[in-house]
Amino acid sequence: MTDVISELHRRGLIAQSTDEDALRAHLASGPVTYYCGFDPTAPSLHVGHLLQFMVLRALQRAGHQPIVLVGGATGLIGDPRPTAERQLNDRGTVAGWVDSIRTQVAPFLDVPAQRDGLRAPVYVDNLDWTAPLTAIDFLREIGKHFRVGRMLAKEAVSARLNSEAGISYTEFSYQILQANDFRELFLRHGCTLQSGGSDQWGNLTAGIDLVRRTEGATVHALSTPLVTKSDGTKFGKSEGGTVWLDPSLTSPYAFFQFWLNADDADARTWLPLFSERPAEEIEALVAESLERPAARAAQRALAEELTRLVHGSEELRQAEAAGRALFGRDDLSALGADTLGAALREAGSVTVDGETPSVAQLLQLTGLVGSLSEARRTVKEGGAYLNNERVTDAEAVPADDAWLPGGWLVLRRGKRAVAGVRRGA
RNA sequence: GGCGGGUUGCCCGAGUGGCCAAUGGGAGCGGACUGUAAAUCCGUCGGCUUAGCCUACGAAGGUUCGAAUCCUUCACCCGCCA
Repeated sequence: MTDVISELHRRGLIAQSTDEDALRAHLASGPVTYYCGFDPTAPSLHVGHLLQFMVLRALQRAGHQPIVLVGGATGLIGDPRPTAERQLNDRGTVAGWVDSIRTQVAPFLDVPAQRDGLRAPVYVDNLDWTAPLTAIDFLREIGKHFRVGRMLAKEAVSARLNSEAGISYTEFSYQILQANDFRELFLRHGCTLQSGGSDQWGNLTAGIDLVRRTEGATVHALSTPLVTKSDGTKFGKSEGGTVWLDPSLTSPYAFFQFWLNADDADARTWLPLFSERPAEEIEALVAESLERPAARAAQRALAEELTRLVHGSEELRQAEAAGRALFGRDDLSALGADTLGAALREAGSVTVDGETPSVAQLLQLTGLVGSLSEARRTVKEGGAYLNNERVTDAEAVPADDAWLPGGWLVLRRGKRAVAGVRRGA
């Protein structure tokens, strides 16, 4: 059996780590308690966060003890972004996000714990130890260990100091809070390893330094690489914006489609990062993708594996079926009310009561377009379809016989954007 | 503190009184080609009750029949000199 570090390397999940030999030895010496933090900056985590769970899961599988930290405190302060100061969110909002993120994490670590007898994750919120901290204690007990020179040298800070935006004292202090988290977890749970994105490296090392200074102990850190796309755009966005893990923000269908639509080159590089299949299977899939790209074996593998992981087998089945139904280009009425209804609910749908609106209005209602003008434009460009037939008149109202079994209309914009319209009571 | 330059649509960037919802490029969107890819080509790209109207060129006033374009004040940014 190979050690976790080798596995993580093989999958390309390690961008940087502290003394690797020491870390290997540490992990080999027995169960290690490790953590990764997630700040509540939005109501849900998104696909970008998945990479962190890949690391957490690999370590858990290797018998180590995970801690998931939700940043109820750090989320109130804001990790400095390279471009500009963050807008502070109010406390109630952040507290709500903490709760939703906390529940969202369950499939990643709790399920393997129950199913495979692995160590169950411990959940913590840094607000628990940060809120009671008084300004005096903070400055005397913690602040004293931080040299401003070193804090200024961190990339996150220096980038901002050199920019127009500058940096507030609030965000400047962020690294101290995160460093203190590591120290608290070391003291409370014996936590000796923190993982995070490569943009977190400065914060990770701040924690290591603080633990060494205050406790005289050596702790470790691992960072994951930034996931990139071959076209240079940001990973984790699709037509509809951010790809969230919360099914109410990004449907399992849209989530599945996000992976399925990945660029060939991207799919091949993402495969080892996001797939937990054995190395040989990954290699085979990559080879398959190179040989017959049209089959999209790599994309399919990612879509299936991750949709199952995030949303479960049943949702995966439905997302797949929906895709097949909606992209089949077959006669839609042959599908049957159940299949059609399930597919459209996955894709997104609206219900209309009374008078049937025009095609243009329906396009807007379903969110397929942003405005009526855009709807008319889309029709003019030949990009609007009703039940797989191109629409030529934006103001036309779907005829009574257009309604498919179950009271559905299938509206499509372009090749990929589909939505259902359901006839109301 | 003094002098000069700038602020235009999602981004970059033209435009110095009417032909400007505003040239061009990028992003986005649609079409063709394909594989629900990429590249390429074509089209489109503020909103609406769409042959018309409304809102828009840092903000607020003003001149004019008419202003992104002229004037005044304010805000911010960038140079040069102190």
